[in-house]
Amino acid sequence: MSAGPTILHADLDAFYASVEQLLEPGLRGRPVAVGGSARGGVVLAASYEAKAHGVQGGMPGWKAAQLCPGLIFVRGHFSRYQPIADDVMQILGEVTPAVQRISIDEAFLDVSGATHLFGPPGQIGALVRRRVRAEVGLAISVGAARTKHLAKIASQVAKPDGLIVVEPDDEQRFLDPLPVGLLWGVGPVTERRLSDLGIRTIGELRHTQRPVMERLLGRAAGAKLHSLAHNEDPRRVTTAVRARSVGAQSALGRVVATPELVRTVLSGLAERIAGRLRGKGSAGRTITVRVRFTAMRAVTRSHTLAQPISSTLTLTEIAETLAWRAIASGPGPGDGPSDGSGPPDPSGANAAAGADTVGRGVQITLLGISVSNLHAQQTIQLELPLPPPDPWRPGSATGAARWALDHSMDAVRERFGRGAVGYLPAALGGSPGVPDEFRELAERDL
DNA sequence: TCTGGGGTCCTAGGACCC
DNA sequence: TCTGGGGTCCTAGGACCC
Repeated sequence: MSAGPTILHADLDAFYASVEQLLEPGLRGRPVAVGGSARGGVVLAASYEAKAHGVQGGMPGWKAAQLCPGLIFVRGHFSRYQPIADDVMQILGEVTPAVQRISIDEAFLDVSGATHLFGPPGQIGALVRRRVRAEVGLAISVGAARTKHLAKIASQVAKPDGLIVVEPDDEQRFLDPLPVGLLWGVGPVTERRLSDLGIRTIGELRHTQRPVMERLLGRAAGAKLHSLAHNEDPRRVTTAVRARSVGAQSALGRVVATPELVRTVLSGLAERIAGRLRGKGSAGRTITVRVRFTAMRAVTRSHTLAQPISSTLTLTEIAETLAWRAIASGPGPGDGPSDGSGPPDPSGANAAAGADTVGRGVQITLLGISVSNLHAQQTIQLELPLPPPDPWRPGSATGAARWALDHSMDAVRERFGRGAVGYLPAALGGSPGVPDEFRELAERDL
């Protein structure tokens, strides 16, 4: 006899939009979009009333307004989301300590040790849903099954505001008619590739040979999908692991990459990232810069240092050089720069290399920086990579001076909040980005 | 009227080492 | 004379998830 359905997946329904409806009763029962507007921006979350019209998170605001006449755009109470979600997680933690939170609004629970207190998994799921509704005021859907993968699918099928328990004997019957897109790891691209082979349901996928799937999707993805379709999922509920990278990005609309713009945007991003690294006592060796051109064409350039860094100015300088390398390479095959000229400075170590790209007026739509290869960094000694092993020799300030500057700014921010001080000469005017509170929410370690 | 921001993981080629 | 095999790291790109 196999184990019972002791894994629960609990997932708050349309979380951001539901919080807005909770805070503002006039919004209840009405189509709500958090973020964006009918004129621009993107929708970050949609209420079920809006989803019924096809509105989805990530959708441009104008398109959402078009799909759903009468859609109400709200700016969002971002500072309220984290504490409310934490209250829900608190309730889950009172059912079992084996809670693995995987995002702000969802978690896995292993309830195998809780059944003697609260009854079988189905009853525990119902209890959780009752308590969250009564104590927080939100709908949470729950799936219960033998594996995480199955429990997650069950909660998605249960939405909105539902509970589904998949008994071990029913697993295949439950899975087979469902669309492949419900499988973890099957996004739009894979879904289309499978659909081209006539594979639309999990049952159809189950009858596809593993080599076929590996040829179609690559070795790892194909093997993984094959095992998921065959309902094999060895993952256990575990505690979260440490972050592997820290990054930030900023969508810019459509702008010409001038030295001033690039420097301003990158120093703002570097400041946020480096501050977060220092706050975690961390530093990274690999710096990756992403530049997006029009038509969503994106290019990345990266560099790995011998020593990890967390200094704002050092990160800014490296990012600037990498960004100009990416810009000089252009948007790639198809519509790149026609003159075929590379970076003017072959060493690539001079940030001014991009200056003559300006004349060509390269248009970009996004700049991003990510720091990976993270290492713990507790002491000032480790913080001083002198002499610099790379071409990225600090200019005027020494490593020690940078360390002191960073840490005094961290201290001021600690007391007076972000925005109190910064390296930025001026804020970017008219940036179409998302509110700072949303960034801070996304940055949170769960 | 084109598409936010935070991440993870995989692939493939090349460099380099033993 | 003309080329083995395995491992690790780096870089660039891409799919995917919330």
